[in-house]
Amino acid sequence: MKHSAEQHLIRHGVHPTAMRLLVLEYLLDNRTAASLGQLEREFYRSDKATLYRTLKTFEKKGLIHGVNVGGTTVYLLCRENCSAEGHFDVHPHFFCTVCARTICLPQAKMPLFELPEDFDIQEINLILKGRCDECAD
Amino acid sequence: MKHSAEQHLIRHGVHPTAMRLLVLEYLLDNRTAASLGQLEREFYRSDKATLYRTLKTFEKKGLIHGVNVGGTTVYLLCRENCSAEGHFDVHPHFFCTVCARTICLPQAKMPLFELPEDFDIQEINLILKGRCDECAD
DNA sequence: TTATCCCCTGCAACCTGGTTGCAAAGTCAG
DNA sequence: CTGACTTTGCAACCAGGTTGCAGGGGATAA
Repeated sequence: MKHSAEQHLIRHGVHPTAMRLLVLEYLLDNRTAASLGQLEREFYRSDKATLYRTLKTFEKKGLIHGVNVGGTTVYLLCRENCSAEGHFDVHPHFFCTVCARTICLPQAKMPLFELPEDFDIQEINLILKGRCDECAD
Repeated sequence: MKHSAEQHLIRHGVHPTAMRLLVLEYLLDNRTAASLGQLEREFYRSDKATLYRTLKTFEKKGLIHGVNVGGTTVYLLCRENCSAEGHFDVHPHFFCTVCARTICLPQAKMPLFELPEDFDIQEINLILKGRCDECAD
C-alpha cells in the first residue's frame, strides 16, 4: 500500500511527503473524484492551502486531472498515459446528482465534431449528469 | 426594437420593467453569452443582486439558459422551443479561449451515449473550447 | 383620489471555492 | 552542523453567487 503510493509519487517526480501520501492514498482508495472541499473535510487537521497546492502539484505532474462540474473542480486519478508533459486521457465524466460522485467514463468514446466554419477545437469538456448505477431505482 | 423586446418579455410572462428591458436588449444585441460579471460591468449603475435576479427570472421563464463554462455561468438566449415549462434546446456550446465569447452550436448534434450499465442520463453538458472563426489565425 | 398591496430594486452582508504572501518548520546535501 | 531549498500552516484576499431586509413605485380596489 504505502509502497505503491510512494513509488507512484516518485515515478512522477513528486517528493513523497506525509501529506501527499495521505492525499494520494485517499484518491486511490476512493476511486472517485474528490474536490478541494471534500479533502478539506476529510483532512480537517491540515490546511486548505496545503491541500490546494498538493492537488495542483499532482495535476502538474500528471497524477490527476481536474474536471469542472457545475462550478467546482473535482480531481480524478489519471490513467497511465499522462505525465507532466500533458494529459492525454480525454474522456467523458459522469456526475451523479444523487450521490454527487463524479466517475470517469474512459470506455465511452469522445464524439468527433466538425464545426461548419473554421473553428479550432482544442479541448472538449463532456459531462453527463444523472443517476449512477448504484443510485438508480 | 423596444417593442419586440417588450413583447418578448410579456409573451413569457415577465413584467417588462426598465431594468429587464435593458438586460434583454443587451442580450439580443450582443448575440453572445453574458455572465453576471459582464452585466455588472455593462450596467455599473445598477446592483449585482438585481441583475442576478433578472437573469434568474429570465431563466425560470424560459427566455435564457445558463451554461457553466469553467467556473462561471454564462447566459444565452433560448430558441423558440423553450418556456417556463422547460428548456429543450440542448446543444453544445463553444467557448473561445481568445475572445472569451461563448457561442451556441445548435447545428451540431448532441452525441448519443449508451452507458454500459444502468446509468440514467438526465442532462448532457458539452463544451468545446478553442478558437472561434473570428479569432482563428 | 386615496389607501393598499405587491412586485421590483438597491444595499449590505454572507458563503463557498479558489488563490497568494509570508514566515515557521522540515528536509537534505555538503 | 550549517545553509539552501522545499513544504506547510496561517491569514488574508478575491470573485462569483446568493439571501434578507427595507424603501420605492406602479397597479388596483375602495
